Parts: sequence; structure tokens; C-alpha cells
Amino acid sequence: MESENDCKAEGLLKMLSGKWKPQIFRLAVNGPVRFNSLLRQIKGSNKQSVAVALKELEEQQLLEKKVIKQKPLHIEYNLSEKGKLLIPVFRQLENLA
Amino acid sequence: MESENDCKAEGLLKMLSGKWKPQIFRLAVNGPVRFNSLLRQIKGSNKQSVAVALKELEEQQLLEKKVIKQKPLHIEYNLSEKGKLLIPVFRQLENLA
DNA sequence: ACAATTAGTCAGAAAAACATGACTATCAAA
DNA sequence: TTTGATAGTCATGTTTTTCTGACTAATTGT
Repeated sequence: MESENDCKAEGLLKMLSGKWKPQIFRLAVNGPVRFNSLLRQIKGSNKQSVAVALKELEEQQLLEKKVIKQKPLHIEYNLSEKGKLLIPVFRQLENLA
Repeated sequence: MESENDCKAEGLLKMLSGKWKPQIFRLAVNGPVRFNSLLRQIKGSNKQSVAVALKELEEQQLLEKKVIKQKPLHIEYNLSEKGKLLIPVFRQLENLA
């Protein structure tokens, strides 16, 4: 009962705003992503920024962090259910561009 | 032939990112918007930021600036054709939120 | 044993975005 | 004629975002 000129789209837009988030999100659509791998794939990016982006995407619950206790012990980030809901919008954006 | 990891959605996302752009865009969907009117409608906003947002939305060709030479001589900003293409995506975003 | 890879953190600097208050200039209404 | 509305600009300052380089710490490959 407090916001009157609420722009519902705004929140989602903000979640995907930031210099590296769209690219991270797009890569995550095609399967689990990993920290160092992202650093290599996204040219021009840097540790700090990717780390922060991943943390925020996780907080916003678009990505889920998973520690893989298997063979070469590592961490991967997967699109959450909420994240998957954004895929169609993302695709639509891609088709428009 | 130069970008390999291009994220097509990125550009559009960037166009709608910024503190006031989503709200301005949403208001523009419902008809022409005007500078002072936006300042009144969008609480917390300020001249400078709204002016910059309008200028950028215009540069990005999502809005078109029109000088109304009629009766009380003023300026209005309308959604361009390109801007209208974004409406469905925007709505989808709203429905998800 | 030594080097590389993984996945980060931390402090500090630089750059970009946003806000404030003062100011301009035209037009219309009281 | 003075006030209020229109639509801004400009200089400055604050805040937020992003980048850089050094560092940690566990694991894996040579």
C-alpha cells in the first residue's frame, strides 16, 4: 500500500542491468556456468566484477550456486526456476535487436 | 565480423537501464509525455536526470521529441515505432513480476 | 616438490551515474 | 507587471559502479 506509481518491469530490468549480467545470464541459459570459465569467455571482464555479478544474480535468485563434490571438485551456477521464467523475455529481446 | 560473444539482448537492456528510464518508458506507453509532467509524476526524480534520460531515450530512438506549435506551445515525447516494438516485452516483464 | 587451476577476497583508484541549486528564456494568466 | 508554468542548461558535488593488482587457500597436474 505504499507505491502508487510502481513500474513492475523495473525490478526485473534492474536485475539484468549491470555491465556483465546480460552476458552471464545468456551463457547460463545454455547450461551451468563457472567462475574462471566466465572470465575467459567474457572478454574485457575482470574477477571482481564477475564475482559481484554472480553474487547479485544469486541473491536475486536468478542463479543457484552449487558445489560439485565430484571428481575435480568445483562450483557451478545454474539458472533457477525464476531465472528460467526470464528466458522467453530474453529471447524476445534478442529477436528484436 | 568482430564481436564473437555478442549478446543481442544486451543493447536493448542497456537502453532501458538507468534509474528513471523504465518509469518514463512506461508512462510513454500510455501516450505522449512531457518534461514537467514527468517531474511531477515520478516522485523522487529531478530535472537533470529526467532531462538526461529523455535525451538518451531520444538518441536511442525509443522516443521522438515533438514541438507542438499549437495553442499553448509545448514539447511532447512520443514512443517511436522502435519504441512500440518494445511494448510486448515490457508487458511480459510486468506480468512476470 | 612445484606450478597451475579453481574460486574467490580485499583495498584502493578511476569512471560513470545521479542529485542539487542556481540560472536562463519564452509564454500565459492575474 | 509580477507570478507561475513551460523546458531546459550549467557547475559542482555525492554516490554507485567498475577496474586493478595483490593476496589467499584448496586442489590437481608434471
